[in-house]
Amino acid sequence: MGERPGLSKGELEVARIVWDLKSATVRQVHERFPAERGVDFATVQTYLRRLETKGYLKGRMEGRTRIYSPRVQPRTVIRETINDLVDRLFGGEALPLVRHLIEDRGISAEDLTTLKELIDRLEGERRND
Amino acid sequence: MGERPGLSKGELEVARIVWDLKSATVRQVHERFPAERGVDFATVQTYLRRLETKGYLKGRMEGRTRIYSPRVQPRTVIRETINDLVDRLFGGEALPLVRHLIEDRGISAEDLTTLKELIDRLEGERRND
DNA sequence: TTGATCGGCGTACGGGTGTACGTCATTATT
DNA sequence: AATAATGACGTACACCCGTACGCCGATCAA
Repeated sequence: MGERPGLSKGELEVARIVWDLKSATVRQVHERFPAERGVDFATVQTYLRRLETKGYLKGRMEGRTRIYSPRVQPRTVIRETINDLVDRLFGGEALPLVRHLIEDRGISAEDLTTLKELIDRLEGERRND
Repeated sequence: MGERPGLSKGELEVARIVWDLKSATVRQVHERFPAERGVDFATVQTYLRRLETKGYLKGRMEGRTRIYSPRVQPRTVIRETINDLVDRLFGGEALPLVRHLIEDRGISAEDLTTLKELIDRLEGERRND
């Protein structure tokens, strides 16, 4: 399907904000942007424009304001991004990455519990195949 | 500490090969490169040169062949890369990424078992803090 | 009404990135 | 000896990316 051009890190970040908001103007995205980074309004505008050009967002005019919304499912983009990362950084194996995340990142006790439940559920599902 | 310039995806991929081999020539890296991508020897050479310039690899001459080896620990680079990804794509939360990996990627039954052990061990360690 | 603000749109520009060619010297092959 | 392969190194070049300025028209505030 859609062989869109890939997204850069910055573009990805902007896209995520739009996904979160479901639909957003330049200003809204700009406001949600990590303030300490002090990025210009016009910069965000350029990001959004490019995301539309690349086919990841669609934009429509409402009055004299442009509203951007997702054209590609976040899940899809995330999957592609992670796949790429896993391929390049771990030769295609997901487990090392999971291991790294669990060991090296702050995963809270509750999260660990959640995780175990998740795994149990998955194992259950598989037994029923 | 070392505020090295960041690595691109391609550079990361090449670096990983060197980490795996511990130490490698251009040709060795080129051979390990996913063949279907058909990338040129000279391209790999450029990658390695840049990785050295950026401070991620060190190179020494052995005879008339250059040998590259890591100058920065893989673990460090991986951590930085993942942190960046998690920040931009999941607003800094690691769990959603783990969830995605477990649900959306092929994780085998054995892997799931391994994972559970890992979690149990971690929980054990934490109780003893 | 007139200045300030908002927002779209076109444009820019330096540095990064992917990809590679060409040159020159050193081996290896025939 | 003549030729092919190897490898370092310099150079190139188009496209991408981060970052933004400037102009213009619409709208808001005084």
